[in-house]
Amino acid sequence: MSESQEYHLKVPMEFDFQQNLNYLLRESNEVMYQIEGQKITRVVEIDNLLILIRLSYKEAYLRISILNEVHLTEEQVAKLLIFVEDFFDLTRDLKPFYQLAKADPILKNVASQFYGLRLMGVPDFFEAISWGILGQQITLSFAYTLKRRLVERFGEKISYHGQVYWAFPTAAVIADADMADLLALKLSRRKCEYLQEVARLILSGQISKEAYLSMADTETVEKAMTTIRGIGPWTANYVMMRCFRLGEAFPTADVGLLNALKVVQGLPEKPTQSSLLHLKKCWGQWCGYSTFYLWRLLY
DNA sequence: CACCAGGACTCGG
DNA sequence: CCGAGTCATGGT
Repeated sequence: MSESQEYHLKVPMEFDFQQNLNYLLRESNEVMYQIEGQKITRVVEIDNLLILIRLSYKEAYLRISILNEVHLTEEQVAKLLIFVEDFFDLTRDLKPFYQLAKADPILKNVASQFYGLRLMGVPDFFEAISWGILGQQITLSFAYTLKRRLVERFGEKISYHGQVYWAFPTAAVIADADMADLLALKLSRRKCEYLQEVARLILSGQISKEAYLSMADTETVEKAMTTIRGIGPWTANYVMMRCFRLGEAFPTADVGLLNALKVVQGLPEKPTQSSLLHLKKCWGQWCGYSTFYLWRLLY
């Protein structure tokens, strides 16, 4: 009988567990995690090993409980903790963001309304890029439905106490999937092609999170990513923001962002791209956080 | 019923 | 380079 394994991570100052929980709760059709009470349960994949973890919060610490029977090496435990840190973006110091927001008419109110909210991450590269592709053009609720179908058709699962928890499909599985099976999920043919192409590029090592992270700046990464079919400026910036954690990432064409800016500024129309370039200069390293906070006004 | 959704590709000028 | 059409489906 193995005892349940537990680990703890101290959270930084500018952290409000409830704000992050509220963000995770905003979409009831989400398939990548479940929330019961004040606890988040999800699967994490480390070295091809599926780990079921439950996250809770107490007195400035995140508690990570491992629910399934796995034996982890020290190195794997370290990777798991890094995953959780990345998920909540714990290593970033948000003081400069709130400093900036205090003097910014657009950010002032949202920053205090959602104080302690972290830019929740999608650490897995294939998941992040797939989610970007799925989210193109269609309504968010439909995108969540497509993701659920994709995950429940091609992902692996862990059952625990009558609940089912899913891991996102691996690039290998999607690369080998039959086009007909992908089409049956009601993705457009183009999106199926994009997903398979990306999966194959990852499998062959032609693209990787590590390689993109080693690039000099967001412009270089964006230029490299947008050469891939199906990845335009929006998707590239979305992935840079949620997965690569580049503060300057800024999906300036994002409809949600434009609508939020319109509301906050009381504009008659959506803001122009030139006004977004101005915001990019003002917000610098905090474009991603600004976007994430503004999204919270809508969803 | 028309229109738009957390876009990007394709093709004609 | 630039504008218009196309894509799948679901919600309003």
